[in-house]
Amino acid sequence: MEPGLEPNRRRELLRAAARLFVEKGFAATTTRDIAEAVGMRAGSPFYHFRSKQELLKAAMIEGLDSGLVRLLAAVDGVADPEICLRVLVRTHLGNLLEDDCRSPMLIYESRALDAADRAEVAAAFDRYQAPWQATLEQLAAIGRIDSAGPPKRLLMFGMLNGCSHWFRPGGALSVDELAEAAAAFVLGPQPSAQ
Amino acid sequence: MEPGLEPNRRRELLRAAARLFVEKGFAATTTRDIAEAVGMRAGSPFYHFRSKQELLKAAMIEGLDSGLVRLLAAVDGVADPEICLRVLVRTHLGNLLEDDCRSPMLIYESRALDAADRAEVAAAFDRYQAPWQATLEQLAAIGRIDSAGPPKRLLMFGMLNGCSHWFRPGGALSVDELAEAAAAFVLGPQPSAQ
DNA sequence: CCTACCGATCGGTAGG
DNA sequence: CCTACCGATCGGTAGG
Repeated sequence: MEPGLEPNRRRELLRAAARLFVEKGFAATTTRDIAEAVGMRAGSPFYHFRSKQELLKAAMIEGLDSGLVRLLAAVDGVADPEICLRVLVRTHLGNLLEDDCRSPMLIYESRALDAADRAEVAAAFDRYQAPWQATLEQLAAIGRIDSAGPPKRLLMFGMLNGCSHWFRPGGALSVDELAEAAAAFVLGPQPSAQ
Repeated sequence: MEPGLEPNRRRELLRAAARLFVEKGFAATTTRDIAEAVGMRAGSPFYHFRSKQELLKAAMIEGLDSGLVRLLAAVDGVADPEICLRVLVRTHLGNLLEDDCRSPMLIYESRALDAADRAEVAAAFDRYQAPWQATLEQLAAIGRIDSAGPPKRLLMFGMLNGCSHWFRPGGALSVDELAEAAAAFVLGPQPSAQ
């Protein structure tokens, strides 16, 4: 079996790299750590990726795009923008905290990339943000939130992504409860009883 | 002049280290970077600090404690909890974005420390959080926010600290405007016209 | 994808 | 605080 025709190993490397980059940070993770995590020898990751940076770039972009697929599937057919936001928040926290793809968190490692790679990652992050922006604009249009400007969206992502710094799965707080609290943060108090 | 009796150099090292750790991350910053930033040779920082980790720990703790001093000075004599929160937010964003002490951001580098150092840093962060917790509890007591539980506070710090990932001083958004938007996020819409 | 390896860098130290 | 240095580690490569 020719090694280059085995796409599973590439994906395994990507998953292991994403997990380690989130846990330890890009600079503190060695390519040997990543190799060991998938049962390879020290030099072998470089058969699949030209450099450590390319591993990071691929993990970020493929993680964001696969997270976006989940986002779009979750809100498919949801008309009410308030429900839509709650679903986006819950799914995003799933991307961040539950699956082994914690790539939304990796954007903060962009500084390790050069300008060209950073631009590619920024494009993937824009794609990921698109459904959020649409929902926030709908919420602003019906007066449910006061503004959908950039500060609102960026503050929101900071709040959501920051969760992976302190949230521990299996603790007193469930992801569902966390999603509820986070959505309430964005939406403010309920305007009417439900 | 004996080198050990010059406390200014120690402070210079701490400031340079804090700035570099925030910009590039702890692992990506070399002790040579720090030495160069204050005009020292490669080995000299180790005259002041036993290890790179100790530099990080000291930068975090002294940064948090000096930020706390500013926090307490800013809210001194402020009785209204809503105004108090706005002042805390504005001062915190100043600690984070304006002065060269951006230490509130450094808590996310705690993972580079061992358990004992991490506990010391956690204690400093608890001190920093105390006035926030008191203010949030007052706001909850008068019904201005719905809850002052841990998720609220942690979500809020995530939102605030995340700003240093995207906010650029001198851009279209001023720190005052950012503080306004962030405080509005925590407080929700105004209950009455002002 | 492994073996074997290299050049560079890095945290830290001895001695003054 | 500098000079001079060391051992370890790390990203990456050659050749198969």
